[in-house]
Amino acid sequence: MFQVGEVSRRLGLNPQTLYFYERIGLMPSPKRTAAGYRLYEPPDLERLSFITQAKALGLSLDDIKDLLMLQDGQQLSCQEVYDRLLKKVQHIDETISKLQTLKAQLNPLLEQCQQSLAQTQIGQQCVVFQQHPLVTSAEPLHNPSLHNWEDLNYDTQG
Amino acid sequence: MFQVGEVSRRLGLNPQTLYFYERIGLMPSPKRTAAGYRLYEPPDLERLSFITQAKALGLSLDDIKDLLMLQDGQQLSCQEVYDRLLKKVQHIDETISKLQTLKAQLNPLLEQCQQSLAQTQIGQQCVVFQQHPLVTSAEPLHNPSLHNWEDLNYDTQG
DNA sequence: GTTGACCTTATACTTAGGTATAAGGTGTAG
DNA sequence: CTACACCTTATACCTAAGTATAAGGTCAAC
Repeated sequence: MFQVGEVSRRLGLNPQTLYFYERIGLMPSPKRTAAGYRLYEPPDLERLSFITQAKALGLSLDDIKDLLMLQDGQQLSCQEVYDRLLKKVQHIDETISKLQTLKAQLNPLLEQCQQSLAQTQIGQQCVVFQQHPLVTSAEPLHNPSLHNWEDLNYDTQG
Repeated sequence: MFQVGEVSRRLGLNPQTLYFYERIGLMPSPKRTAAGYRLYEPPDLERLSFITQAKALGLSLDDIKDLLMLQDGQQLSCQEVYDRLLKKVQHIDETISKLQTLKAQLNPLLEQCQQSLAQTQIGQQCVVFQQHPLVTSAEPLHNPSLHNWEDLNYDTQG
């Protein structure tokens, strides 16, 4: 029987994360002391351990919730885990592909900048963002030929 | 001189996006009609066109704001653009590398699942999430040997 | 009793880039 | 005048996964 602080230290989680998991239904409410303090039992800790492992494998909390619901009713299906991990791997492949496409588009612009730098003095007007003619037509000005960056949820600041 | 609706159609932006860009300081406030309607002039549209192009190249709005501040004072420096695009490409490389590492970790687990499925009936307890022994020690239970998924800001649902 | 560590609940906030909603005002054609 | 399209501002909301903050209550050592 462990209280929140002990559990959070053992699992490397923030106590608030434990409350959060309970709030979103990922964890059932554990027993309580007379004072209202949570008392986690070993199966609770096993469940939390499962959660942290699945997170490390890239499963979302929603995925994990699904799997845990399956487990609650019966033995955890290897097929279900396989399906979700396969989906993750496929999504990794897609993202890599998109990133490579985008990089392939950026590299010529980089080279263009480099050439421009080599030929002119520092401070020269950049050629990458071509100046459009004064807008006199109804033609949309956005450039759809560039890969749509917004397809990637991807932290540019790392 | 164009009003919000016209500008948004020409640039493929939502009118609310125009208000948003002004609110966050990315766009200076354009002129107004006597009724308070915005009137965008060609240099305004050029600025917005620059913004949409830079976004398509993967620059964040903060990056774009920086560049535009440079441009406001003088000619846009090719060096500044090059630096930012290079940083983007480097970040793409890092993310691809991390994704490949994660994939390399997931594949053996997938194979393990596959073997387990081949050898046993559907519904067999999954072996990927090994059952931990009952928690009797102060040893943290999280598994730091797996790649830290949270380093990647990466949409798992696509 | 006091103090400090720990526990509780509820809610706001973080990140980036919007976007929806609400409550108005304006312009023009019929 | 009416109706509808368009404009305005302000604020809430969205995404996922926490995390910070506030305002308490509890426990045990001194």
